[in-house]
Amino acid sequence: MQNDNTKDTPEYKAMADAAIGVLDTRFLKALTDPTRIQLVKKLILLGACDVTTISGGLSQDRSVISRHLNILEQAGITASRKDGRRVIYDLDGPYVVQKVTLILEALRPMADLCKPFQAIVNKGEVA
Amino acid sequence: MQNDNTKDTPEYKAMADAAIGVLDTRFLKALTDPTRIQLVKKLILLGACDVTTISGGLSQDRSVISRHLNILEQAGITASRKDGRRVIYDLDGPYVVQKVTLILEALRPMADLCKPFQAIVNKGEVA
DNA sequence: GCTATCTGTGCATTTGTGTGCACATAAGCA
DNA sequence: TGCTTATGTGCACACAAATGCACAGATAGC
Repeated sequence: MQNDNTKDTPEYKAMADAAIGVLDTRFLKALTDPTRIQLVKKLILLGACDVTTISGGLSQDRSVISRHLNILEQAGITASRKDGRRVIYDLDGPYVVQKVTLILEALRPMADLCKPFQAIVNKGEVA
Repeated sequence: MQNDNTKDTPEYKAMADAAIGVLDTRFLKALTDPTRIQLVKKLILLGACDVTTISGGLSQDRSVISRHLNILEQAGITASRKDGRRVIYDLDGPYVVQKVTLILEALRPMADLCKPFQAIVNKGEVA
């Protein structure tokens, strides 16, 4: 055993639960594929756009791009609208920023409370 | 074509490049596995700890936990020290928070500039 | 020296993910 | 009614990732 249970407090338990709760696997996984990141970049530059246009210049097949856009949509990163026979995709910037903001807020206490290999010198004691 | 190239400005290009540059695949991938997330939670609650103790209660083999800890370390999320025959792992909270902060700062402009399916009503024009 | 403990790695297996092709569906157009 | 275009899906395949077992290297203690 390396620890002295000094971290067995409501403060750390709350931080742990918050971290677990905010680490949305579906959202994070959507951002781990290089092709999907390229799609995010393209949507920033192009704005709302149909699948064929988004696929332009990319090496992957159009069906592959369609699947990636679906994954991004299920993660909340993109939204889609039907326009005739086309389907227009667009970034949901506010949602993305909100999501990352929530992650940061949940993890922020770690900056002070989870310094690596640092003895706990609080609780009114002076090292 | 759905767009009118109104977004072909240095502002959007900079945001696109910033988004691509900050989306560290190795860092994000490390946080997409349920087992690794559990390890983060355990390290929050236990503090600096050796591999065997961290593996306690988890269904996976010790060797699997060892590999996951290595992945977390390569992503900068954990750090390790050798203590005799044990290897102590601990969270690098400041690095994690800094990383997420950089991501948020890079993506924050999207909240205003990438609202889904919203016509651009800036540039001094009034809708 | 020997033995026990801790850790990481090689190997094989299983599962998950990305990809491309062919095809079905839907919508516009002549 | 055909014909074309746009999109998504079923299927098979390739590759990466997670897992467990067995074992080797390192270290502590006898």
